[in-house]
Amino acid sequence: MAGIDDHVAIIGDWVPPSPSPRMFFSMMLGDDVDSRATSEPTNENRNEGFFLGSPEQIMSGDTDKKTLAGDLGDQLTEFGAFSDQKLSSRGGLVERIAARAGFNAPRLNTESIRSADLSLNPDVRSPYLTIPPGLSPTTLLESPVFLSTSHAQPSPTTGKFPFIPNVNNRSSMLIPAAPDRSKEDLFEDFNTSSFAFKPVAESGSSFFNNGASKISAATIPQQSFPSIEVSVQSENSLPSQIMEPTKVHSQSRNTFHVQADLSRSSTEKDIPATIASDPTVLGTVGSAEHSPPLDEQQDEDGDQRGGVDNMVGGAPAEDGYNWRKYGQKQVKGSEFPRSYYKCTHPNCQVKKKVERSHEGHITEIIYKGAHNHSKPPPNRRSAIGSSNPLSDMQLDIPEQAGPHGGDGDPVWASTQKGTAAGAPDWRHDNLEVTSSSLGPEFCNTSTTLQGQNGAPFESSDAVDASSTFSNDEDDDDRVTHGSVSLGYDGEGDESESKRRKVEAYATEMSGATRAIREPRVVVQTTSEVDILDDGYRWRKYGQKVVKGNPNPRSYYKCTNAGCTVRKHVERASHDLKSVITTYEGKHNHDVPAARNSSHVNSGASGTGPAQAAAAAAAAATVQTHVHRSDSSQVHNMARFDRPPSFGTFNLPGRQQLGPSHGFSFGMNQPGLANLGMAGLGPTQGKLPALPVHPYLGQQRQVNEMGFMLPKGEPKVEPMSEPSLNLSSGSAVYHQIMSRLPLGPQM
DNA sequence: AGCCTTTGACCAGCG
DNA sequence: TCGCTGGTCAAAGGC
Repeated sequence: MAGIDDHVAIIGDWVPPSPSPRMFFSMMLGDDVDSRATSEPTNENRNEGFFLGSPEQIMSGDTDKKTLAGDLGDQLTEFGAFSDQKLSSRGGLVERIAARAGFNAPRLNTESIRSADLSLNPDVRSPYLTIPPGLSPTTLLESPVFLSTSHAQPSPTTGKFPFIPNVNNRSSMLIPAAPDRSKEDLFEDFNTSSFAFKPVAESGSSFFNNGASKISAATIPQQSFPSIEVSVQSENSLPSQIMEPTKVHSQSRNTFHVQADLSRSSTEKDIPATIASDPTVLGTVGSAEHSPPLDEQQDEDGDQRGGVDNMVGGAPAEDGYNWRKYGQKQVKGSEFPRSYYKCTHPNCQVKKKVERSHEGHITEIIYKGAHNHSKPPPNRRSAIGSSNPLSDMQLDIPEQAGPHGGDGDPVWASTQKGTAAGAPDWRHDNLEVTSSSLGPEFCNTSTTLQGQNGAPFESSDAVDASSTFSNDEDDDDRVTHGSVSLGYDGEGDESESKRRKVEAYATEMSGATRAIREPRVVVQTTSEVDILDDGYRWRKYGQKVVKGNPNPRSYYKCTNAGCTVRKHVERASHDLKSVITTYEGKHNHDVPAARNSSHVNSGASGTGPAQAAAAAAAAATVQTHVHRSDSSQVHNMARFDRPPSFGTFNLPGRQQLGPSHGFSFGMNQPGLANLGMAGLGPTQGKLPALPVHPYLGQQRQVNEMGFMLPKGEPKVEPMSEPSLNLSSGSAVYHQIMSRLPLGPQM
């Protein structure tokens, strides 16, 4: 990497905060405590001190030890001494890493930085930070963090930077999370409170920019130094020890992460906490390999392995996203099985492969693609899935352009990194450092939300670490112009304002839409095969016997990427001949072409004629009734949602001149494969248009079939009406959905 | 009720 | 064409 003379890997130990983290923090920052105090949450258990210690230590090198010691030593004398054993161990690890990386890796002397309370926290793991090759120690060392406060650039750690009240508690770096905070929250913070170091060419002093502190881009001088991305993550058992990703952008776009395993209590979640949020930046993370300290420490503290094991069998990675495991394989050449995960977000195609040791340690994580959504709120993760309003809102953002975005065939990040233009492959063993040029995979949302001209991120939770690494032109400009604004935290004057606006909007949107469910359409047929063969491809993800029906209900999701539609199919308890299919969600794509392979379509859905017929029906329907320019995309209704309130409407065999509550279809009749809508005579041919948009008129008809549907949900009820063919189930659904009024997306 | 994990089987690409 | 391999599917059960 041009401009980087020294490659250094530093593994530093630092300790948990003392019982008086604030004091510790105060010492670290000097006298600027008051301002910070304003942002300090009321939670007294916060351990903000810890983190602050880390950056300094991180950046510390041999030449800096003295400085560090000089600056902090006195103030840190109260901290206890690390055991020589650990230090020794670290040194060995450092050497090993250095050997791997092929560069000198001075070891940080952290003897002076330790807490007397360490003994009080036997579970505390020493965090580690590894700075991969390419990271100039001088750059780091010259960070204001290591400068006396008189020389320091405004930054949270130097104390020169005024702390903004933590309105959102997102700046874990500044306002570390309370120990009792959920891990999700911690990682949320972790990902949203990144800060950046930026070297200053002329002075040689680094410019410590904290996105959270929002040093405005304007204040950041142009610089020719290659910047780096340092993703630091803590696996320490102490929540407060989780660090924010430290990122520094480079003009050369060659950035890399430094993944620090800060404790052996590493759980899978910890690792991707940084990476997952921006997997494209750090395509692969080999925690186990790249973080010898982890193992090392395990060896040292075997009695605490339980902390490590907490990830065994647990979530693939609590990186803030929800994942569904869809496979596991023993891969040749890998000692450990590889698990395959997909992001459960409807429109997100991100996948990841995780290899973990038998003990549960992650040995490698490879991300594929980029999240086009923000991390779901902690309390909604893994529960809401497709109904994340915020995410949905963001989904309206056009798919990320780029080789890996959207419909492209994204390759696994590990592959990408190697092909990044001019980007060295920073991978050493399983430690991979990738170029930010992988940007195309970056969060779309960030692209949208990012302020221009270097404006810091403005979205809060909508912006994750990945957002900070966008590689598009805008980002490029931003970086080139010296506007760091990397990690978001949105604490800034202008940026804060913008961010709040964004958040407010997001909140508003989510609040407004949260209560609104996806439109649900119930279709009943006598032919299960037919209804399943609706032309779309479904993946069965569950089966359940529900009350009131002895027949199991099968759950399906549309396999089309980005499609949120789900359905469940069950036989009607009152009529075993009938199958009730309930669609939920909105078709955003067209009927896929018929495929010969039956394996694609889960369930009994077929392929071939029936499917083609359904597709044709759907197409015909769309062409006729879609209320939008993109009429060919039945599934695109996702963009056009209904208003918050709407009644069910009836499309019974009887004609309607206006919308009604009931929207019924008779679908048991053969012969109307494509346009089996009751009431639509042959003369109406393929265009079973509704006289009036169901949503536009007064509701007249009430569901007479007595089907139970959620209030306000349109439904298609079984009708005894002849002339409807269930094979056109999709068409029916299309019909129904296409009549849904356009509106804000849910 | 809905979603997830497990795990064997299937599929496609490649040599 | 076959075997190998990685990736994915999907039934069943669990949470």
